[in-house]
Amino acid sequence: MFDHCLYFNTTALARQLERVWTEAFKPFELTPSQAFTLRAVLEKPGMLHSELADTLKIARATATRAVDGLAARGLLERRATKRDGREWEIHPTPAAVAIKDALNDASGAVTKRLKQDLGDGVFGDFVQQARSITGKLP
Amino acid sequence: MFDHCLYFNTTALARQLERVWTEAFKPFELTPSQAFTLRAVLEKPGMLHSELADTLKIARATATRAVDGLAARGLLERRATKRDGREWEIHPTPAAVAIKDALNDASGAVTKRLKQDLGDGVFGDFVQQARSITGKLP
DNA sequence: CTCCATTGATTAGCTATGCAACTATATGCG
DNA sequence: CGCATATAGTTGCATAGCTAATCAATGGAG
Repeated sequence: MFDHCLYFNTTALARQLERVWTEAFKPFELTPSQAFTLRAVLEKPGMLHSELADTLKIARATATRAVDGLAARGLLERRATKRDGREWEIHPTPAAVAIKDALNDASGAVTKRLKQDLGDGVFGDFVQQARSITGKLP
Repeated sequence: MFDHCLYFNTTALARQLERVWTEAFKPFELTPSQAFTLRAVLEKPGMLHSELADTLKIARATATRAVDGLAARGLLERRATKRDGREWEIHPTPAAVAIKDALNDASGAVTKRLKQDLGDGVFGDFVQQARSITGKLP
């Protein structure tokens, strides 16, 4: 009924992908959101909350809660910055560093599998299109 | 950092589109989810919850809650079926029927605008790709 | 130097979604 | 018939996301 609707089909696909990546990160007992938050911070230790929000394209409030959760799990910690008392750096703990490679590998493995299932070109084109469309929206 | 990730870019786009459609349905004081639920039922009055869930590609539990909300708003009502005491038909109220065309028009207007902004071919191709990928996922 | 606007982060309150467990009704087998 | 299994829908619990409002620190204008 909504076969030609961009909103409908994109959100439906997003929900489906959520399932696939949930499965991929299950061995770590991390949700996709948690895993991507962790991967972002592991890639750039010491990033601020605002940078995290920009990187993940989520609202700052959501970034706060994501960090809360991973800090409670002992995977991230906040450190005050010297230059500005409002800012907090986000650092991975040793426990997080220990799983960094496995985490990236797990995500890479899903990507590789999907590229095979869908065709490498289709996959890449679709992702580029998605990025392009996102960039053109208000 | 996640420039080539299907999951990341699709979910980010979905969130962005959520904003666009939220704006489009604001005049009706309906969220996109509510509006699409209503449009589905208006298109096929008397559909069952399981049909609604299939149509919207959501879990049955989510369909239950969507109908709850719109019934509370006086836009939908449930009616028991004769043939099976477990089933409930979902019917639009006169208030829902009254806004049917305006609702479809509002969605059509956003689509039209986006097709102009993005290019008609790009838009259509992307939607088809999204549907195709959804179909190939587990 | 003081006050006000700005800015980084957090909190409050809400929506949509899912899975798993439950209720109630059907249905089919012995 | 009567019980066991299957099915439609609901409920409980949890996650992630958003906006708006708030808190606290900065920094500039006068």
